[in-house]
Amino acid sequence: MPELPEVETTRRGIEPLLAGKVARNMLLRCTKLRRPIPRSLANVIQNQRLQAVGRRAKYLLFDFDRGQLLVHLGMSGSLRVLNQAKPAHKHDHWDINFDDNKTLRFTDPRRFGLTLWRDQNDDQGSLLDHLGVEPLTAGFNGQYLLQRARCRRVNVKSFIMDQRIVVGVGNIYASEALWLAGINPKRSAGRIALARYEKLTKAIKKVLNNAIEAGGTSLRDFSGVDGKPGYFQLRLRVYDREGKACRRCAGTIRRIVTTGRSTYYCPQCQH
DNA sequence: ACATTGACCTGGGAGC
DNA sequence: TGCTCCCAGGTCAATG
Repeated sequence: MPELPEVETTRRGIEPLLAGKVARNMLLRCTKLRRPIPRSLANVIQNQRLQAVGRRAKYLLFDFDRGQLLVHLGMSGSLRVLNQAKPAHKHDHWDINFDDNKTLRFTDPRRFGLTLWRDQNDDQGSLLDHLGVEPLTAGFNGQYLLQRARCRRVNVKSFIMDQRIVVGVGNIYASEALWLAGINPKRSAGRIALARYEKLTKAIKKVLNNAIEAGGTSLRDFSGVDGKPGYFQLRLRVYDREGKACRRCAGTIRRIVTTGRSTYYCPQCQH
């Protein structure tokens, strides 16, 4: 579910509520995520202060006194801040209870998410090591994409969803950005010129920034930390609009499958 | 090195 | 109502 805007929305929701508070205890209801959560995590985290909440790619990084909790929301994960008395539901896999009666609760029906602890003894940073550039930084520009795309025959949509190239762009925002840039998602990455890559990087930044501003996209599972949905789904131009009119030309939006994922585009104005 | 495919899970909606 | 099938916002390992 969550791409960069949803993860960033989550981060911005949590930080002001919980930064500076002390984790009093952790309740693990289900440890079977993409990797098993060690039962010892509950003891490790006890009485540590949460100093800051960061983000790298689609990972949330919770900085505690003696290490970092790394959380990935997978396809269907979400985090909420609640009062501790709130009863848990079926897919609420863990709670971290803080001072002031506040709980950080992780929910993930499909269990593709990830929760792991890193510190000096146990650095699982390799997960983050191979990640590409952050899309909302100056280093992400037309030159960068052009250089990384040299000789690449993969279609440009898969290319911009490749987290080793640029992070945070998932299936929804890839289609949206390619539409904005007027680029056909089936085009080979290596056959796009600099000017169009400049347009594409600007389109990606614009789509992601607009989605963050709207609190993310809520099609099914996603909601913000307060449980309220984002509203960027109202501003989607192509995603999930098969058969509908293009918002820019007289064309009709098509759905195709590229590298196993649904892809939406307008054949008339994307080349 | 690169491109493609399937596996991991559960739930919701469409169609019969 | 209930069954089957297909689909879903992500990653990772295995295959040519």
